[in-house]
Amino acid sequence: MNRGMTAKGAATRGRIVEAAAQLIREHGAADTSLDDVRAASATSKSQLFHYFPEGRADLLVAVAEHEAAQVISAQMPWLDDLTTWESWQSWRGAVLRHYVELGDRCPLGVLTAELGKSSPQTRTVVSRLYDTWEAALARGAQAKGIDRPFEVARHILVTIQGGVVMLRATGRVAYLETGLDAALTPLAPGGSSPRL
Amino acid sequence: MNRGMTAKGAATRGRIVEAAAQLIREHGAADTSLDDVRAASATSKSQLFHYFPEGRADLLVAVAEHEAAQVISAQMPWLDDLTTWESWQSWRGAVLRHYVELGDRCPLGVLTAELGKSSPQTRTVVSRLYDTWEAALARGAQAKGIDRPFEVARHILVTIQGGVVMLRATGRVAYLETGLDAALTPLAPGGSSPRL
DNA sequence: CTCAGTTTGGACTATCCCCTCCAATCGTGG
DNA sequence: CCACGATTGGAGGGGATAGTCCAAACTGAG
Repeated sequence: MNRGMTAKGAATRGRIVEAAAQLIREHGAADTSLDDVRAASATSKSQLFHYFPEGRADLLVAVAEHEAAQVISAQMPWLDDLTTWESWQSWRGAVLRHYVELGDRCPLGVLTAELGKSSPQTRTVVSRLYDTWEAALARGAQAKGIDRPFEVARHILVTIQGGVVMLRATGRVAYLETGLDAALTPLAPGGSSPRL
Repeated sequence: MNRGMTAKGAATRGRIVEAAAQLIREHGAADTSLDDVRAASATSKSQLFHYFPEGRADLLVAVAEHEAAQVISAQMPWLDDLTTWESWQSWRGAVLRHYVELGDRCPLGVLTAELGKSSPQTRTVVSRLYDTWEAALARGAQAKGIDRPFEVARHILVTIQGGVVMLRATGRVAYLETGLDAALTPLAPGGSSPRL
């Protein structure tokens, strides 16, 4: 007896989420209609509401989860080896390249700027993303043996969010670039102790 | 002969912009309809389109300008006297109090997260706001006589944006708090030189 | 094969929303 | 007071959108 979703169903659901995520990255959540999603995913209305019974709200939560996973997986290759100044620098380069390439179409920008406030569930998704990310950065900062690793990690995270939303709003990458440089100075050789 | 707008007309236009700004702060631009604005400002449809001929797009630009002015004027009392560590600390306290009080209903969050990407005109408004703000912070950092005042100023601005959008998305104020502390360390007594 | 449960197509409704338009009123310079 | 432009009220069009519903097609476990 079939219980729940078959493989085909899961694939359809996946197509819907990915199409929605892409459209939202491109045009924003407000300018993405269910009909756009239906067309881009080659599905029908009944499928949308079959897999997302609460309709639009459900879909947005699924998109938020999908995008949060994207953000973390883009970070993964670096997060586990933030032990030396060189590895931090290499991570910095990767982050910059990543967001310069994505420009204003990045999953992170969507999450921080649009989806965070849209519902309690998406807010939870975004908060969890921040927690995971911050914890990984803090592990690296701790491994590096600097003072106040948690504050430094949090500050790096804040700088990334700021740089990315400012990139989204202005098209300028300088904010992210300068910000990351400054936020990483406590990790530089000889730069281990913020005063006070 | 009457040319352009009378005092009464200007007042009506002002009522419309303020009502729209308030609704957008509260519910977001996407969930604010022209009819909501009409009701909240006690005006009629024809008035909306009389004062904003391009309709919704025009109104959003006007709201962006209004909110940008709000952000700067909230900063004004402090921006001209960022010469000592104490004055920077007092500014920091004011910023924190301000955004904790506003929570997720702040003009800045709306600008950075929503309006920046909405049209080329609003993007210009937001960019100008950042430029003005950054320049004021840089003047203070220069007066304080630290190294790399422009980088430090920019980084402080990035930290504020990050802290505010994260406050918007999560409801947590810790990001802004910790971030500001860290971003201000180069201005602290004995903390004047970021390495490299 | 059988058949219950899953997946799918698509018509249909109800609502919302942006914007147009015309006529009425106001208020002000001359 | 007159005339003219600014201001206002509000009805209505045209179109998009979220969500409902039902019946057909498919799938896979037994």
